[in-house]
Amino acid sequence: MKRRLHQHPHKKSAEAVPIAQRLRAESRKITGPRRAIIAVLEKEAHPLTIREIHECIGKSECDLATIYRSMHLLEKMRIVTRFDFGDAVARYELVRDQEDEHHHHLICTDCAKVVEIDECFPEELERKIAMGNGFADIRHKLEFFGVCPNCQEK
Amino acid sequence: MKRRLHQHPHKKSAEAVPIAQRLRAESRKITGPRRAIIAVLEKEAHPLTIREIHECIGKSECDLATIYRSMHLLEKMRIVTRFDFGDAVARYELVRDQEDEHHHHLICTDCAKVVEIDECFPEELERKIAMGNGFADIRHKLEFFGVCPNCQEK
DNA sequence: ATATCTGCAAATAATTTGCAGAATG
DNA sequence: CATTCTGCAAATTATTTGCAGATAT
Repeated sequence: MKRRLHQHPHKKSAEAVPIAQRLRAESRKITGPRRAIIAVLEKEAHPLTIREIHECIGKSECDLATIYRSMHLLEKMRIVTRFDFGDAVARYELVRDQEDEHHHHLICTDCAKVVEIDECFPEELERKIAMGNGFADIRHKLEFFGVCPNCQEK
Repeated sequence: MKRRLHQHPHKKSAEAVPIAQRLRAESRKITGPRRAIIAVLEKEAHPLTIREIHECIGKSECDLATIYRSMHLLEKMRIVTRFDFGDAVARYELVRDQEDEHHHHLICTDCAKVVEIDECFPEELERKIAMGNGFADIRHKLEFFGVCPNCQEK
């Protein structure tokens, strides 16, 4: 629950500006489907696929296309983050802490169990890579894969 | 060209067992399309999409489906490595050094230029993550994104 | 009112699969 | 000659898009 508690304990857990307000600020509308999507993401701690979100909401309540469109918007507004687990399906997670949301996952290649990981690629090294190649605005995507304790028994 | 020269200089650049032999060893056949695919990958230093491989070979020389199937086989045999740049398209690179092939990329988000990166996620930290969560056979996928020198000028 | 959404259906795009015939070892 | 491959066409899957009507502000 209290992820990354040991890191940056000084930064206040800012979900300060509520999502509704941020949408309004960009003249975006607060609609039923969006409320539902955000509610689902708030309940789930792990990245969800569009299809999973759709199922949680109730297939008849909202069209798939609407979810796709909403996720694009929410991603652009940095309300959600998109993750790729290497299986060609996008997954989305709610950004919970504006200040320091960036994190990674450890995924079981057997049962697909997902664990949130706090460890990150060393900043200093990343800066070195950026400098060394003259790149700016450097970011990274990092995910871990392995076999979880449960699946090891089998 | 001589990538990772500074790392593991003791390990011999082993492309020791030729690919043809490795295929034969698994009772796989050496066919025209496979020869062509490998030839293309040998020329290109960066990960290629199936479509790019198809174009390099000459669209009429080989069916797309055949390339898809071959890439699956080659990946399973660890003759090629699959990379995901987060755009839902698989990319493949020839494994050049059996011993220490693992590496990452730095991709320009503007022009898609790709640079091979030697720096890797610290092994020790990865082990710690594995232990901490009871996971076995841990691996990771890591790619960097930024704006290349050329695109910064614009 | 008016810009922003939504559902629905049709369009893309990447990838997979079935099958009968072709090629390799 | 038996196994493994290949081309072709059809099927799947994820995602995108056009459009006309619905909704939020």
